[in-house]
Amino acid sequence: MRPSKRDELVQEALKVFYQNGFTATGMDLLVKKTGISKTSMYKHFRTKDDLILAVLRLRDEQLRNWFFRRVEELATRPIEQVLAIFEVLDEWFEQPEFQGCMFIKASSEFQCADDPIYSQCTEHKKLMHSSILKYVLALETDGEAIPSDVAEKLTEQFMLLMEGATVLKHMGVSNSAAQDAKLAAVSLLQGNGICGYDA
Amino acid sequence: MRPSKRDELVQEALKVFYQNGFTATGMDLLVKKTGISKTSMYKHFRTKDDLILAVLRLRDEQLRNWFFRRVEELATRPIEQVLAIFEVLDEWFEQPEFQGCMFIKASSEFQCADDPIYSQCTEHKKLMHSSILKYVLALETDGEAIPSDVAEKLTEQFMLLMEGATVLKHMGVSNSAAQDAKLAAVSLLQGNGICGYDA
DNA sequence: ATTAAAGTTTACAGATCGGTACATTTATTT
DNA sequence: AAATAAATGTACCGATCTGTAAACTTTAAT
Repeated sequence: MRPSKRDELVQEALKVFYQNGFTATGMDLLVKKTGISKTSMYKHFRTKDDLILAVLRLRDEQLRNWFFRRVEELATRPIEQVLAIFEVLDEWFEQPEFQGCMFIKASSEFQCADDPIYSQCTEHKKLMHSSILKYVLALETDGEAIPSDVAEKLTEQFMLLMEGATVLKHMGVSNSAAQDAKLAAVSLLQGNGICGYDA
Repeated sequence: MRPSKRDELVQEALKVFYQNGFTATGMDLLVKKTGISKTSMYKHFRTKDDLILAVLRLRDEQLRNWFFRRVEELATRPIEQVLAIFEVLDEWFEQPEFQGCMFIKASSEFQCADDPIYSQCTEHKKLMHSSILKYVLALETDGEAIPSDVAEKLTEQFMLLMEGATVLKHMGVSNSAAQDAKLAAVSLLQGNGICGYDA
């Protein structure tokens, strides 16, 4: 019933923080960009950090939902789904608003291990990891289920490739980062006896 | 002859920025931490950004020098040097002061493409890339020199693994990130016919 | 010893920071 | 229509921000 000023604020704040940085964005700028009064903001969130936490919560939900929905739109067989991960990564990079990973950036600004913002960034990455693990566990090698320790290792390696690609793309070092990562992933799969041909 | 207050300032500022973030660190904090007066600082550097640029210049030099010196201390044969890269990465992660990559963090705070700080971060990564490429180009496959396009592709993939490991280690997601990356690198080498046994 | 450079302290400017008080207006509910 | 909740504008707090001015002290070279 209520589209809620609160949700509107979080959504708009996400954009501003994403493009502008967390520390560099003052509450007054948020007022200007969202048209929402500062008094209202502080009625919904006790502190700026609380607002940032809400923003990260929304981002985590948005990104993971979108990401894995796209993966499953692109492929149904496990091996293809694993490779689709890197296709979706590429789609993300090619979005005009792409400005790197919000969680990597947030954890760069809030490095203290006991900062709840830092913890939430860690949590997001762990959730990504466990979602990817599900696809990897569905893989087969010689018609047999993949050993779980191999799946775990592969997932970790895919995460390395994904995070690396995200960083290098954001830093303007590589513009084929996602495709490079995909090729590496194919190599790693082949190295573990998963060739992708046949079912 | 002069240990120079300027160098002293840059060195101390590096530590503070590294632990505390760039935007979050005010000049007054630098005064407190370095014991150098603000007037002196602004006599050496026109702006805070100029100081940050000098800090990043120092960091780039420090890190690259240390990194590749260590690689060559650990190994002489090209194949071993390539793998040593990931050992040195691990050494870096295990240093008590490790707080992630300063350039990834700086480019998170200064995202604007035409910001000289951003450019300098990009430059650092490109220099890392080209140093690694030299080791990869020295590899042999079946006694023959590695094709340069393969070397280029492998180097890019190693960069992905390194950056990914740095991020995941810094975010507290993985504590075996460098070793995981090394295993992936071995796989990628094998996948390109470089097995590491025999000369 | 003189001089000039380099560093210092203190104080300040003007803007912005996160956050609040208060009185007012707009919506929603009964 | 009355009552209640939600959002508003404005003005402000004290602290901090980057950066500067001016006068003083240390250092080093001639």
